[in-house]
Amino acid sequence: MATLGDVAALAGVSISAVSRVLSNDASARVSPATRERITDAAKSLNYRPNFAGRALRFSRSNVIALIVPDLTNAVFAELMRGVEEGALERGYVVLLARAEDMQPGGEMIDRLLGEGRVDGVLLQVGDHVAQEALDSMLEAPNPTVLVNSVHPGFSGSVTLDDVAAGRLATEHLLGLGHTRIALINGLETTYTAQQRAVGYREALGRASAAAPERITWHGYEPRAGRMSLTELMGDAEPPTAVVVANINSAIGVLGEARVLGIRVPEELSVVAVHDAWTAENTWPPLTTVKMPLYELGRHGVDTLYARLHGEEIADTVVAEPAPELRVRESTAPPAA
Amino acid sequence: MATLGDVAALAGVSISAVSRVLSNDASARVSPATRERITDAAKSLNYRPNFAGRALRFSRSNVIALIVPDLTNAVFAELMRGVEEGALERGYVVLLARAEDMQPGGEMIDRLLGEGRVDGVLLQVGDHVAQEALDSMLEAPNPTVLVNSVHPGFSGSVTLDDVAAGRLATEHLLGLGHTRIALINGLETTYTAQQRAVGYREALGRASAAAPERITWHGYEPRAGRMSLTELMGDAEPPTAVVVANINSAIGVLGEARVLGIRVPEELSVVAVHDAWTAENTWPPLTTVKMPLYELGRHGVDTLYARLHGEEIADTVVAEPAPELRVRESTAPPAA
DNA sequence: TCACTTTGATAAAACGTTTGATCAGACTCA
DNA sequence: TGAGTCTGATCAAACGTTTTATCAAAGTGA
Repeated sequence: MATLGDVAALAGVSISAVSRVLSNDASARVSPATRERITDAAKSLNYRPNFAGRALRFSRSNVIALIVPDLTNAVFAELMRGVEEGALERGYVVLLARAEDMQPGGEMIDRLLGEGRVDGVLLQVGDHVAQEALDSMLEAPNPTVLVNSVHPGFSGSVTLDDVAAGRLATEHLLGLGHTRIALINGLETTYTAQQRAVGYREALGRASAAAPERITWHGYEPRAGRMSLTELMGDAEPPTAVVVANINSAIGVLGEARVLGIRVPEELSVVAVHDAWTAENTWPPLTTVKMPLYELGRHGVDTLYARLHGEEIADTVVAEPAPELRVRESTAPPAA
Repeated sequence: MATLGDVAALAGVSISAVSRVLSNDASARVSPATRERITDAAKSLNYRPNFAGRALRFSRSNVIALIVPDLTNAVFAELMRGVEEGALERGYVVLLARAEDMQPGGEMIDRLLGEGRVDGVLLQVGDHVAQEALDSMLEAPNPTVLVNSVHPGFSGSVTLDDVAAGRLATEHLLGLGHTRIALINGLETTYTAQQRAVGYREALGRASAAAPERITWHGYEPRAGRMSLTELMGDAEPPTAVVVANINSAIGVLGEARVLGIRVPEELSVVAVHDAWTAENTWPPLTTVKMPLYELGRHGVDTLYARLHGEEIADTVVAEPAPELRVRESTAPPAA
């Protein structure tokens, strides 16, 4: 923990000289000889600028917070990777926090956002974040960018092309010959769920065959998937295929199908939105739509960076690379 | 972003007075009247002490880093929860980092550990962390506590009772009547894998029936599980049951069993170490040994806290609550 | 009344960094 | 030679906190 003073003492110069040299101040006038003494001294003491000193001086911490609903969720892993790599390149450190810790009255919001710890916030809103908590996060003074979600009256969202995802998954099933296709969706209040429903309807509408619409809105967790499947199978004419709006929910669907004695894909085709390592390890392996989550993370950082530097930012959709169908073994033509 | 100065100005007192009152300085002599003026002013300005100012003053950031091999891994989710809650109670904020970012030559180590950003480090060493990277993390000046792992010559580890876990899982299978029980383990270099093997052997040794030992050491990932099962099924006398040292690996085992046409649990019983939400959503649902990962996290924070306050700390094992068998549907008596 | 203590408050330094202002000495040019 | 410019470096202030030392006024006891 050597300081500028230590380096200066060793090199026999003033603190300012050291600071100028080590921060590559272009306007600094310092002779080659002293410059070398300084860099040598810094190296031998293994000098690193003190974080708190800088933060105080600049009133900027070079830390951004990434708040996600659930760290466990494999879907977020790619997002986090994108955020971390983008942040690293721009000189930021990422402070990861769980949304459930962000209680409106709780200490976490103040601690994280109110003490100047973080310069900005990337916020991925989960299904189960209370409106109140969201409000108190958005009204905090920290520049914020919403990732994978939108909020009425809030500008600065980065989202995926969920319409395309819903459409692509549905078209895959239509292409296999299915006509009774249900959508097992997230909560109706969620923006991503609404968008995926739009895509689903678009695909159904385009289909020449009469394909009735059937949607459940129970959420993105395994349990929600189980509940939805049970509900759908109680229909007079149950679906022969389902689009599941989330891979975790789809895992629940597969489990419940076993319980109900429904064979996948022979009796029921399942395609899920989002790809993760889990998809290869279910039985049967899940057909999915891979979304550019890594790029979403990177773009989120870029957008936050722009906002931190005073630029006006608009809502954007990360459409590159486009959602991509990964056909595995959970989808097949309907039984004759 | 009100400062002490702002509050002082509003209350018409000095900065020192404000600091004393707001930090509950017991030795402070200040009249009730001014005390009230100060607290009122602070409240109306929504004052929060600036993080950087404090960090500079105390040369302490009140941040601890938690470095884990893989954020996606559901096994770590409980650990993280324990760490975060423990940290919160002790007034610390958790900075989560991925071990793979900690490259020896890379910038991340310096950035995180060398700039005074974090007071201490909780380090969960993964299978695939290079020895070199581990060394450079341990030689950093930050007080460090190893979680769920040990390192030769390093004192300050908090681990689980992996021997008991291995024993418990094996005894469950023995109790069902199995005699050909294999252990699908982690890498041989890993401490946890070695411990689980010890427990496995203990259980086999105690069994009256002749139960030969059979172990694979391919790692904790799904792919390792798949590889191990294929290998075991090539044996002259393949096992009728397997202890899988990790739940993620066990998911791979289940998948590979489907591919090989082996029915679980009729032809092969599977029990895994560690419980997670995924266990309930495999087919069949996985019998597991639940380990006290939450408590491990909390204890890790406690230990680090002690080390930060200059106390000598020894290696400890978190044995409470004890590993607990969760019988689901992946285990059954051997076929007659 | 004088010496002394108590009360209630403030001044100032320090943590480590950056940067505008300053300064001494050497050089340039008329 | 004297005025001005350039060079190479240092001084000092500021960011927001905490805390030791200081201080004025009021109270206490003989």
